[in-house]
Amino acid sequence: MKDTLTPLIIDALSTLKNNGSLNPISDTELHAKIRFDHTKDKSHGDLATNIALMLAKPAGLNPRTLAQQIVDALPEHDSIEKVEVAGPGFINFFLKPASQYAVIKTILEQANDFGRSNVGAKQKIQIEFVSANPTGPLHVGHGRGAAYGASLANVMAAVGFKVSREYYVNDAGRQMNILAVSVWLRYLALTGEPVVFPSNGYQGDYVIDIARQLHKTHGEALRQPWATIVLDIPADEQPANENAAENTNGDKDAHIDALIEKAQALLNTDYDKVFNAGLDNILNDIKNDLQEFGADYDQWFSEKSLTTGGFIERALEKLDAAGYLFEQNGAIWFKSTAFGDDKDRVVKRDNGQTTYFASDIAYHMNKFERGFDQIINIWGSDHHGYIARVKAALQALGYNPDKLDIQLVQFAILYRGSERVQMSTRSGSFVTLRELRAEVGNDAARYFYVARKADQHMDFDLELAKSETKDNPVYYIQYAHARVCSMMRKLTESDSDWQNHIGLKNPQQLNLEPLTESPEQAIAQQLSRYPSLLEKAAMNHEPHIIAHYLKELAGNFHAYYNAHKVLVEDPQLRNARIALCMAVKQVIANGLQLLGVSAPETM
RNA sequence: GCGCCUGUAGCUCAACCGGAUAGAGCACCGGCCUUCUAAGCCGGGGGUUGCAGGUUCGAGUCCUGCCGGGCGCACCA
Repeated sequence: MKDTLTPLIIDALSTLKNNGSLNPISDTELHAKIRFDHTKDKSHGDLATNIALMLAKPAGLNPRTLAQQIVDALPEHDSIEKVEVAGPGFINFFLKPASQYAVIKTILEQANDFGRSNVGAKQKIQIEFVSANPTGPLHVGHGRGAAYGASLANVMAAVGFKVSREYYVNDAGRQMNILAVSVWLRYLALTGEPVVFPSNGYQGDYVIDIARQLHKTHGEALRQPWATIVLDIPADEQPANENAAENTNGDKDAHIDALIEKAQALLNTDYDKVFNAGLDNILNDIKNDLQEFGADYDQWFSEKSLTTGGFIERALEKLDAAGYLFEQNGAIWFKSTAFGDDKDRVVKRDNGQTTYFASDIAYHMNKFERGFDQIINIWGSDHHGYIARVKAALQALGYNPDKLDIQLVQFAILYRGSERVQMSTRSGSFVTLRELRAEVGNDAARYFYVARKADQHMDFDLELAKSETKDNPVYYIQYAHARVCSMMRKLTESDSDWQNHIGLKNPQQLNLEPLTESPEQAIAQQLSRYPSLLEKAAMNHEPHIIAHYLKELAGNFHAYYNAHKVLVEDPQLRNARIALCMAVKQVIANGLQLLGVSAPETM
């Protein structure tokens, strides 16, 4: 509809220009400025534009005067009922009912495709999300990234982007070695060794489960005497003890690093067996978890492959060639301050190992080399300090850092009733995504996570999410869908042949004139907003607006359904109302599908 | 100390690149089930959008400064 009205305004403005009553403004500039908004208040018509307010100053005219001149110069159009100047200079358009209800036919015709478009023009987009270290199961914080990333990917794909979903697997580095040692020590304990578990190891029960499997597969083959292992290992930090003044009689980092080295030395080639047992187990668990959650991936990108593929080396060479590497205190640094970062960053430590940041540089170089038009990283907000250095590296490598869009997702704070749930991966006392899904269900979890703007701090109330009674917006929306389905079942019972004579098989022939009630008009108008809403959600990377839209639509539908009987005697009215309800059902189903929430036929 | 995010009804949150009288849900009060699912609907009270300035026809939205909350400032990943 907006596309219909915009040319009319341009037409009117060029008439005014020709009359000399308006200073010349370029058409392209005009096109960018002309906007239509759906009105909140019905007395303001259906669509409104503020163009007169925008142009009043440059034109040297009173906004209302200019608005009236535009209205007078406006060409006739058969979908317009009337046009009014209102308020400080808004131009309000009142549309003819027939043109408003036309959207119902479009929805029924396009069905699952309604709302889809091609504004993305098949641009290649990569969305990388979750990418949690495979050192433990996903927790509820990762869940938000998963829901947001998966929904955003769906929405962008729906408006014509070619989306690739990726998970960056941190399968290299110190944390993974700590996991390997943790698994090994638990395994040794199972074999009967008097193991003292390091304070910095991974404490969770899942580590014991993996150790048990390891024991089952390899028996005693990986066993080493505990006395040999702890020989020459620096002391661990003692756990806090309220009776002792001095609690820290050791260095937990030095302790575990020494254990890692010892494990590698003693196990030799068998070390990989332990390492991979940890990695494979946890990664499979994560994959399964995400898949069940409806977050599907096109690629799982291994950090290790950056080393084996020579990417890190090549990235560093490239930076060096560009003159952005220097040596200091035995380490190699990247001069990121040259691109606005707070301080320079180490890429290779004095022990010769490259840093995680070096991997990240190589990874992003790899992403750019794969030729995406736009790269979206979804990170937890605690990673915001990395944005500057990653963009600096891209710039130094000769890439345009603006092609990388980093979306930060704020933490979800979990509440059980009014009590805050504490989370910590290390202590093992966290709530996993799996536990959350089991408790509240996938649908509620997906909806709750994505109903908030990503950069908004979020309180996730478990009690609310799992309530199947009344407070829960997920059920509210799903119920609207189920209600229409139920009504249609009722219809089928009384009239099994309804599809053939009702016009649903050929929507363009539907007679929608009987729709005259104002809620019917409001719902039709709301339905017609859906495609532009989807576009906005995709462009702004804000899937939450779909969640809110659906709740509103469901609300309007429930109100209407309660006040007006659909299956009435009059076949003309009945058919028109059925068509309206079917359109609502379709849009709810389409929207929920993008959010990864099911649209049940019965509840 | 510096940087990023944030502050809207008692609570959880919206508010369409700055638009008309800031909206929902929950909670609270009062109504509606011989009628297509009451997991629903209707009505009511509830606000100086953290504070103070600025920009303009117009500011919850943009700018500046304070105040409060979250997160981050490694040769860890």
